[in-house]
Amino acid sequence: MPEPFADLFKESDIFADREVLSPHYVPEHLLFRDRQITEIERSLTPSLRGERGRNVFIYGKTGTGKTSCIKYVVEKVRMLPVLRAKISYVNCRIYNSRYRVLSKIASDHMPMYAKRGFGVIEIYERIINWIEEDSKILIVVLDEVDIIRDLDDLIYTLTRANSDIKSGGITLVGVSNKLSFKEELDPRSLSTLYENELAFPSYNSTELSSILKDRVTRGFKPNVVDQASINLAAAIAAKESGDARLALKIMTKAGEIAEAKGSKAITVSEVSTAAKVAEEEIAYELIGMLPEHQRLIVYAVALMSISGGRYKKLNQEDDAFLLSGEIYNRYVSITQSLHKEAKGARLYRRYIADLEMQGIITASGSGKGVRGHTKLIRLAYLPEKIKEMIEKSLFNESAVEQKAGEPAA
DNA sequence: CCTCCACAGGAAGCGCAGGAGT
DNA sequence: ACTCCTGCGCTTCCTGTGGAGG
Repeated sequence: MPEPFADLFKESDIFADREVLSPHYVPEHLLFRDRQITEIERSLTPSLRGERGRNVFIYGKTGTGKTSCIKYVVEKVRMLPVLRAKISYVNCRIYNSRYRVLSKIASDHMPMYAKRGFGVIEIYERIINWIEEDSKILIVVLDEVDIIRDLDDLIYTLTRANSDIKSGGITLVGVSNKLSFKEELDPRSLSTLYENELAFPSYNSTELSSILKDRVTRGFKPNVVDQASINLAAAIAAKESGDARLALKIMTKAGEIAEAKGSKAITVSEVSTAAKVAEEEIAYELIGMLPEHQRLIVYAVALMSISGGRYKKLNQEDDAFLLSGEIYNRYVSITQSLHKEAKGARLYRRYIADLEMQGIITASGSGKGVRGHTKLIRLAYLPEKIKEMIEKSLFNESAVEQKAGEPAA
């Protein structure tokens, strides 16, 4: 085995700045999003003048630049010499309940509230007092807002806050990639959140090409990537979903493959290999972040998809669906064989809903179902790969546990 | 037609962890 | 050190829904 980390210190022939290629990187120029950016700014500018702005709701698929645009505007606002406008950027994947969001807001601006132990009401009152102190305008950005469990409560609390506050106010910016999200919302929350609506369309192949080109010129060394490779990566990503993140991932992966081969340039062949790997990796990252039992459920789904199980086919379509109840039974037997206690059926249904929201499985509702009222579930990725991944992660975890059991150094 | 089955998803309640107040 | 709160994950209980079968 080569010396570990040796590559880290060796300068790359391929990459100039990997940071530029990361999906979290916010470039100083966002292409094809001028309209959206001015729209966001227009909604927020009243806040900057000390009036309450309009709430904005932003939606669009993953990798259409929603988060980047928001972060871009947020940074711009932070740079402005306006003291009274304050911003909280909340990633709802982490802060996924009313309580967590509120304490995130509080700890953003009042460091002594970083700790736990305060009740909702107390935090709420603190925030209100803080806003009233000098008529602040608070802009709260809720990224991936659909993940919040008790969103209706949160929105109610925040709008309620607005009427409680004598001077100053709160402006909400909601971001979601779930298009159907609108229908699931309580009508009252809907009307508050959707004061202003903004769609982010998927990128087409030519747009993706330009975006890639922009990043590539700074992320890679000169003459490493040719136009043909860029076009191919863009075309693949556009065909898949119009996801800029996927396009970037493909390019990065292609770079890694070229680097491993020791070649000094990326060709179309690396790109097409990378495209296959990239999607698996996205799935792997998603699943790797899952709590144990949700992962086991995905594992059960994967196993049953492979073995064929007792799935039912729906109107001669190729896609076979699994029945929710049978997946649960399988999940229970898996946990038993691992000598672990299975979670209850109710919680399992909640997990299924979570997994669906994360796009790991697709579940079609009752409709003209096989049975009265059930969910028809299908894995969003190749079951063989998923099975492999989860087995590996389970193995890794037990290895970690063994290490933890070793005497401490 | 009615009843039963198999499931969805809401509501309530439980024990636990962990901070605050005393 | 203790009691009092609170949120959180989870279970228990419940009502609703629609096809299968009598």
